[in-house]
Amino acid sequence: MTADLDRNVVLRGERELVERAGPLLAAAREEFACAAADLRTWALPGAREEIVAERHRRAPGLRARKLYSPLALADEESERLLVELADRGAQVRICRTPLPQETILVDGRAAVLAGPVERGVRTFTVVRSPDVVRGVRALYRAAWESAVDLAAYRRARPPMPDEEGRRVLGMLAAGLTDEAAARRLGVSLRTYRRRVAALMTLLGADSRFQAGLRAQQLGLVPAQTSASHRSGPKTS
Amino acid sequence: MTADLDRNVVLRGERELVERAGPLLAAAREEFACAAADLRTWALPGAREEIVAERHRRAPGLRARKLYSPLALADEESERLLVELADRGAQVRICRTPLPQETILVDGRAAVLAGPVERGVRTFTVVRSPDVVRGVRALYRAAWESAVDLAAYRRARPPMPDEEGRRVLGMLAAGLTDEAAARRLGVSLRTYRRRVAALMTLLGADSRFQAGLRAQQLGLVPAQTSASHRSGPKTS
DNA sequence: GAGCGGATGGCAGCTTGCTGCCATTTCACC
DNA sequence: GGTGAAATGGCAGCAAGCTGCCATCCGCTC
Repeated sequence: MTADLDRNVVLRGERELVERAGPLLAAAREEFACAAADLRTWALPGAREEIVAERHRRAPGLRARKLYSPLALADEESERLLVELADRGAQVRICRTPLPQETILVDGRAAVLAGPVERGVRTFTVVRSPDVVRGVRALYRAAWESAVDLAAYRRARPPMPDEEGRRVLGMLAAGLTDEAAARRLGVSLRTYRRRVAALMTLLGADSRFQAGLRAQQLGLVPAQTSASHRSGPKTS
Repeated sequence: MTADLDRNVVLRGERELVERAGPLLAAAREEFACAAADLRTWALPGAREEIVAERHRRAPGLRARKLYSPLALADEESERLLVELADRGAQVRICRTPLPQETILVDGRAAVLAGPVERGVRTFTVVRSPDVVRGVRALYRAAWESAVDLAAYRRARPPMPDEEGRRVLGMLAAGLTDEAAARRLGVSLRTYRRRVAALMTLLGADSRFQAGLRAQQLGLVPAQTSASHRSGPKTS
């Protein structure tokens, strides 16, 4: 890599990434952090073990930070690998909101940004300008802080209501009485209440207030619905 | 600016920003977007009017996007200026979560990142590498999407419960009955219910579920409390 | 068609939530 | 101390929420 920090280096394909950025990735001493949608990004084919081993040799106490989207847990094999990573000492977090940018950060002095796949080739840009690296780190940190630890994520994997449950959520979010909601949905009051009870169990809530907290926290209610409230607080 | 897109350009101070990046900012044809904590960043002293006028001349229909943190509304003068900006056609949004990076985006081909103030001088880095610009744009878009339109933000300025109200929120979040909560707070049931009713009015909610949604949405409940639920859904 | 399991709906009984009313207490001000 | 406004607490009456029980219906399988 050139000595000019303000010149970004564009790498084409995984092979070039390994060859030219491999040493950079292996040389991390204080910080190694990556963000990826799934395990395919930053797979570093053919060189991964080497780079990881080298990094461990140089910085034995360094704990890598790995930020993934829920897609990384889409299949059991990927999930097993993530658990393994965490078991080996990496800090693994799941970011519920979509990751806007797949990134690697090294020691606060370099960032690697993954571009999209075009004609089967993916480009990666190595950036070392201090302000740009600082900016990318700030954005990474924001995502990291809002992410959930892998273990906690797996333990509290968001419950997913079925179609019926989602309809009930809509009625609850609208602030209707059970009777009005049941009429709206074309079911009896008893049935509606059964569904509310099932939803409460699903959300692990003891009260409707608590259920509302949980539903919003888990993003189970469309943004418009949760924003619809009366015109505002009265001035008291 | 050099013809080499992969060379980032570091500008020292506002004056250099105006002189060397001014033409870039004035030349925006399809996109002009900025993110700032408050109105001081990107003030472009002495040249603002000119740059804005030039941009209007070249791209009469271009609507600038301006993303600010709630700090931008901290005083009435700033608020007035923001309203004026919006009245003149800019899209102004308020991002409730802290802005990790103050940025300007021009036409999807350039980004300007603001560094911190050091020894009274602030540096700005102009970036044109396509992948980096793309990455910064993605991050900007994420923040933009989660931000609230200025008018909506002002209309729905988050209500702030007083100390009593926050205590009531804690009890509600814990899922207690009113009787148990009142006992806990050392007030009568009637008084507790009065406070719950006041909180519901403040939140503009018709039901406790709706109040829970709103409270969580507005970030009025500490993260630990809202995360505390029973061990999980039973497997049915 | 018969049988079975699950879902639905009506009803009853109970608990919890909501609010008006009134007496009393508290607090701030003169 | 006196006064007035606001807050508190007890009570009653009512609405809303919760769940068990049982009869009936529905969908699926043989």
